[in-house]
Amino acid sequence: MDKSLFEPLESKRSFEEISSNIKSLIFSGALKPGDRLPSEIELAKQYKVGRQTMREAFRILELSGLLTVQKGYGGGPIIHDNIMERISDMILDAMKLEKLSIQEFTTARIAIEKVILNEAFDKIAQEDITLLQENVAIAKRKIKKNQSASAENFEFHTLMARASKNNIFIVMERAINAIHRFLRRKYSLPYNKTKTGAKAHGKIIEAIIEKDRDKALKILEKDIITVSKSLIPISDDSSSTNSAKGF
Amino acid sequence: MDKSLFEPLESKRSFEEISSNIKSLIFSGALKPGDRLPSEIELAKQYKVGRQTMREAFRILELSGLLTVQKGYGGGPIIHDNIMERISDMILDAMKLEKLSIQEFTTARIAIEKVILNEAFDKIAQEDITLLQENVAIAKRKIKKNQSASAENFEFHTLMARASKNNIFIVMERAINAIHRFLRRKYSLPYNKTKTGAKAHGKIIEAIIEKDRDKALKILEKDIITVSKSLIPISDDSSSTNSAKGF
DNA sequence: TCACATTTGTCCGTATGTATC
DNA sequence: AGATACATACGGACAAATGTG
Repeated sequence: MDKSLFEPLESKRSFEEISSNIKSLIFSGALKPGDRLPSEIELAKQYKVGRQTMREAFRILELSGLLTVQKGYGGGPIIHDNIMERISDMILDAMKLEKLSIQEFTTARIAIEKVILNEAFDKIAQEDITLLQENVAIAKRKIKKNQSASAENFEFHTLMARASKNNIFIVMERAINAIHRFLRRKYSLPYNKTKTGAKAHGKIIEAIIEKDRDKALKILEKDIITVSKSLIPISDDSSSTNSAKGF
Repeated sequence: MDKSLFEPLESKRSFEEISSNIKSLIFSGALKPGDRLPSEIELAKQYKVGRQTMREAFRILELSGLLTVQKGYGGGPIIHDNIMERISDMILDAMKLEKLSIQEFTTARIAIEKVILNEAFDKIAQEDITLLQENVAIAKRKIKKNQSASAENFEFHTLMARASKNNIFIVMERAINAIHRFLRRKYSLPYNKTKTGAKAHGKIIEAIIEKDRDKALKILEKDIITVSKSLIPISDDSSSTNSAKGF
């Protein structure tokens, strides 16, 4: 008999039951980003719990990146998709705790982006190619005008993920992008290598059109390695609000 | 001038100040996993806030994977390192928010697991091989006794991710595993093909020992395809705890 | 088995701050 | 400026869980 049939029956706290109830309403599509929930007091009444319980349920949903709360008249809890930001925040926490290194992230990034490109190579449509070409054209124009094209360089990878036509890859790319942005903001070298980026991206598109898979993959890998060299390891300044004076 | 230098000055709520205070104590090393914090009431007194505020701060730390709370005598808040599990939970949430098809999932799973195996192939140590072998041995024993070995079959992939020595892959594997379980609950055939799984896993280990990378990858791919065939859309009962009648 | 202490879980009442009308 | 509808926060109380003697 399969032991895992008998689930752990974890005596959930009621704020957890409420938060996972609302969560499943979100996953099922019954609640969508932008939807307003009733106020704390009102929802607490409807779930027949106290306000504190309701509030703790809201805290969970906030931290899960699914809800924001606005104060004041006309405010209240609003469904909101913030999940990628939350994930990258947690990744940063993990890096601070030395559970993760930039090296590991880069290794994983190269592997995942190659997988995405490989998949996109098979599934890509003409419109996707057009979008990618426009992206590179805009990037090059900006560089000529001495502007930063880093937004376009990020966007390139997003477009590539879309071309794979697979939502899992799109989610993963979003996560990688969010983490990368975060790392860049905090730990990047003073100037950006956006020029080499746009160039490499143009060549990747060419390789796709020529149906030269290996060439495309090689250029991508080289590009990512170049970019990742502009990230420096996290220093242990422990940042943040407070000195360690107990409590 | 860099706009992001001027930080948003978000008027933090007091439970947020407290939670980030405790967080920075953890990052600085002043608090380590296993350390007990004073009770809710005691800490609330020390921070000069109400108990409700203190509790909401604890909820944040729980969701950040940094704290657990135990009820009863001798219980209380305990620093706890759960962060990687929380990250994969959140990736799982992000994937659940997209409506994934089984086709999409399988495609992504094949690609990701191949990446992991490929990485593990280079980084694997003797102990990892031993663990994998034990896993397969247990699975085969269970199958002989006509028991389900599906727990072991899932575990095999987890062990492989560990062998890659990259925490990002471990987290991703956990998310993929969770999605797989989730889909199995929704759409699984009445009986499991655990037998072919254990066999394939044994062969993968052999291929790794023989240093035959392509062979290992091919067996893996075939195994995943076999498993995915046991996933078929049954009906569109839209699942889940709750009928969508609001709250 | 039984009381007892400790700590979280939950509820209620009330007061204050804040954003919109 | 004033009223309104929210979240935020405090304090007191009791229930439930958990370990000890």
